[in-house]
Amino acid sequence: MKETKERILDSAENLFAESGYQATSLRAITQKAEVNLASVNYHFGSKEGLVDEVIRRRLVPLNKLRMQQLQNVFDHASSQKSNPNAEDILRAFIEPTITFLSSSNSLRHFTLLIGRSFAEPDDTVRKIFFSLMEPIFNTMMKGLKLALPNITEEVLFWRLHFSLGATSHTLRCIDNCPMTQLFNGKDPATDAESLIGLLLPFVTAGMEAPQ
Amino acid sequence: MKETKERILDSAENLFAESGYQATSLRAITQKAEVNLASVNYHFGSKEGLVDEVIRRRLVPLNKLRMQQLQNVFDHASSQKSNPNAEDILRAFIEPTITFLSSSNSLRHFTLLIGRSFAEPDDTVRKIFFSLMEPIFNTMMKGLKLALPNITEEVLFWRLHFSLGATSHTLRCIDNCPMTQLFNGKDPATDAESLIGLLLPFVTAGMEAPQ
DNA sequence: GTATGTATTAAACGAACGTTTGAATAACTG
DNA sequence: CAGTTATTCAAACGTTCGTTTAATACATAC
Repeated sequence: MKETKERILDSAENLFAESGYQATSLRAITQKAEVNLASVNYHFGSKEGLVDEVIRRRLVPLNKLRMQQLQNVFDHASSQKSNPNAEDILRAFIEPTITFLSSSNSLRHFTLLIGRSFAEPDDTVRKIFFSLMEPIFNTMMKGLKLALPNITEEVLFWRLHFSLGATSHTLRCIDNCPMTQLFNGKDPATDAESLIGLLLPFVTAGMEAPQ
Repeated sequence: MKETKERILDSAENLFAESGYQATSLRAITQKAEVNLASVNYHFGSKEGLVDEVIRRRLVPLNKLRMQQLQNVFDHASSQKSNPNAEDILRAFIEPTITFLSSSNSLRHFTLLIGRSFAEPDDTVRKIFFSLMEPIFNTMMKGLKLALPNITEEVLFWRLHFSLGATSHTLRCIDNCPMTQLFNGKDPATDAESLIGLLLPFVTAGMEAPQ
């Protein structure tokens, strides 16, 4: 039997991913986790404290991976006295996400959750999420400016914005995509390699489009 | 003094766009509209009936515009005995949205709302929204297959998916973008023409990327 | 064993929610 | 004008929510 705290985190991750932060009640979370209702406030202080730790538990290590991969791109470029590549910058963001996604069922839930976090109406979730993402975005912008010096910073900013939109939308829809039901009969592949192979060329081409 | 029904629809559109469907209470809506709480259930039956009409009131005419513009693209192509253009297909979707957005402050709220609808956790909103969008998506797929015959249908499907993700993300973030606060000092343009000029080249390049 | 701090539990709290009710008022019809 | 329908209103309904409380169980240390 897992520890209570961990059981709550797993259950909350699962349900937040499925229905969002606001619509998921602590009663549903504790019932699924088979723990007492009051244990959430005992261990996490509040619902807000819970979602904070749900996000942090996965996003901190994931962002460490992304930052390392970004640093690798910078190092490799400077070792060759050249500029980084836009595709490599974007891959450093997307690849860890998608491999994270496919590494276990539990992380699959979290991937859904961070897809949601981009669009979460609630300030609580958005603030936690973006405070953790800010260093990544800034580093990506730094790399993109080097990779595409002919494109103004403002345009690069928007294209990064579009890329994040496409990525988060994809993550959010992985398990329950209203789109896929439209093209009936078709069941597009959603495994990790396929997704990278589809998404990365798309955002790279968009990023590198002539201005 | 506007009619009660219209006052409720405007207020609901405004608040749903701001905080999402679930987090917005009927009490907040009726208070802002300066009408009695019970009038929502009287005029719309339920909260679900209200959001249904909020979405329909704007999305039906907007989708009529989009469908007309798509039809123009098809007609113009067949009159020249050629295939439609990927950029024109995408523009037929994005352009009416953005001009809708900038035509009035009230429609600006709705644009935020449809940006939200793509990612709404609640089934109610998603079902209403996607049932109205389905014909548009199908027609776009038809056009994209003609425009880019060398790209498989599955890849086109995903690229359209990515494009919708980028577009909805952009709409959702127009007024309250956590990203723009990251790049401090910078205040990227958000007027209609600029947005089309930025978004359309991005998704077109992504759509046309070699497979 | 007793004491001490940690963890769990059932029960209740006040607040907010969507909805319903029944009477009062307004608007329209013959 | 009276008669009828449509609309508004204050109040209350039953539920669910996040949180708190106070009692209990359990561990470890002296």
